[in-house]
Amino acid sequence: MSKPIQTAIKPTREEDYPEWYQQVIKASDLAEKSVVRGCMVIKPWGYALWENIMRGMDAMFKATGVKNAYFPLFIPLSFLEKEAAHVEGFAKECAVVTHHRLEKGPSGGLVPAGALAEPLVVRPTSETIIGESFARWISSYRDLPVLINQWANVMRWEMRTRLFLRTAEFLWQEGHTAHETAQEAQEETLRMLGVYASFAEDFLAVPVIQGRKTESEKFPGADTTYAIEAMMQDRKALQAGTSHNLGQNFARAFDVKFLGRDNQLQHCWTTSWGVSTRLIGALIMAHSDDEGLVLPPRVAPTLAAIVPIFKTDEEKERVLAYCRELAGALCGAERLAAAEKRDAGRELLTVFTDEAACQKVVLDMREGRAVEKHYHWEQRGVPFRLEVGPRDVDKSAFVLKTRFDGSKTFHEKGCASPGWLREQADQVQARMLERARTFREENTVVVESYDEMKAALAQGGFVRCWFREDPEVEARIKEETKATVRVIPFEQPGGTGKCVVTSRETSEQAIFALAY
RNA sequence: CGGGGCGUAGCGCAGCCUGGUAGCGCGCCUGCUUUGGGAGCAGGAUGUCGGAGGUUCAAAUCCUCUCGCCCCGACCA
Repeated sequence: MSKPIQTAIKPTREEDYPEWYQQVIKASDLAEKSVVRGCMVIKPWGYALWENIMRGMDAMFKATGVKNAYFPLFIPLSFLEKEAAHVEGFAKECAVVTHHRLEKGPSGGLVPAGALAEPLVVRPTSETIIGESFARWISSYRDLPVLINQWANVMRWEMRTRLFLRTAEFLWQEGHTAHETAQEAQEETLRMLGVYASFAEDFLAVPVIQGRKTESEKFPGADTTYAIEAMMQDRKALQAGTSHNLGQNFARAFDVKFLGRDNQLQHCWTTSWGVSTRLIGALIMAHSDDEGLVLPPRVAPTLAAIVPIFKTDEEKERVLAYCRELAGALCGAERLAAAEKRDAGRELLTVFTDEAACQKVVLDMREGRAVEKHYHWEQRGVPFRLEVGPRDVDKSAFVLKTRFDGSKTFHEKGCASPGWLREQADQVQARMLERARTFREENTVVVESYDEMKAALAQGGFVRCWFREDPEVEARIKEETKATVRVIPFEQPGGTGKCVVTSRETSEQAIFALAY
């Protein structure tokens, strides 16, 4: 009598991880591939998630004194040429605008006309155009620091793309700051890396390792790049955010100078830091399962879905009335009243639990079988489902299904309250982080030799070892194992050891892994 | 940018070799039965066969050109 095991997502993670990833995105309705090569359409559910990420992170930026601004999409070609390493890094993936008009061509179609005197590059990142502004804004140490962030789209003409992880156009934020001293710039670089780490862990429930990138992995034009690195369920690494100490490189290229306290004209010290919609990819791959998306409560656009179950009209009336009461208990009577007014006649009743965080409880009154609705919300990763049938109404109870662990618990209706819901959410949030952290720890090994390292990398996961930084050695390791140094963690055991590849003395351990 | 593949209904595909009424599955629509974990029956709608040219009485099918996409390699938040 046992039913064949059927998962919502086919193939499963086990069977074909990359394909599973695509299918989760499709099933959860987050995004789809656009007709435009390499670009994606972020659908309302996916965008709501991004909005929650923006909201949470933006507040954290502002708490450190950063202000938002906006710079042009187009960058004069000559700007990009000013910093040698920067050009080198981005030249191969730039979209270039050369014309400003369309005319009817000989065959009836439209052809570009009106060639620009200087081509414009669609920003792959904005250090250059912001550098130009900073040069005009800053003249004295009294103008410093300048702490700017912009939420924007950028374009990098990628060869191979994957939704959220690597698309030609993507959404991100880029922070750009200018400082009086090297030390302040360094502090800022690390402060923002810390913000990213907190956000990843507190909001996304994705544990990350903070550390420094090697020379060969750093941002084109930076002195030093720092990153937060996360482990996905296939045990590959994903760089989830970066923060760069740009030294005086861009200040020199764009002549960003200030008159110092010593009355000497000198170049600023600048930083830049960013996270992108890739965070959504991290979220998906860190938590989701073979039934679909799993969202951490803190960023889930809908916190809970109430699914009524009934057969007869009489039952329907009783159950729906009961569900409304439940929604009112969870969200508050005023909010329920506001929702009833706004959504009158609609099949979904959306009640806010927290307008500021844009979180909602949904009562799903659509026609159709209850099971279909369960799957609907399950695939979309909604953290909680409250299932209510006639039997629950009779007992004045409800069934709570928790998305992340699939658990099913019974509750008295009387316990439903805003505080109770928040409590449930906080618990799940904490347990999701804990589960992800445990997974990462279980898949991290410390190795003592290159042979051990190769064996460990073949198994997957993070490999930690003494490593003396050397681009040639890194290239060789990549050649032989496909793995790269993900990060040189801030957390070090102390003391020294012998590099696993070269046996040279070193004070640093590195983390190697296959990466996205 | 090198090597391979694919364009036929919203999605996934068959048909092409050997030219002759445009097909299947899923989804969608309508109705009834269902409804506490992936429903059943009945009926229905949907196509410039990627585009252009050619061969032919006749082209999804053969020929030429073209466009787009996907996969595999070097680079990447």
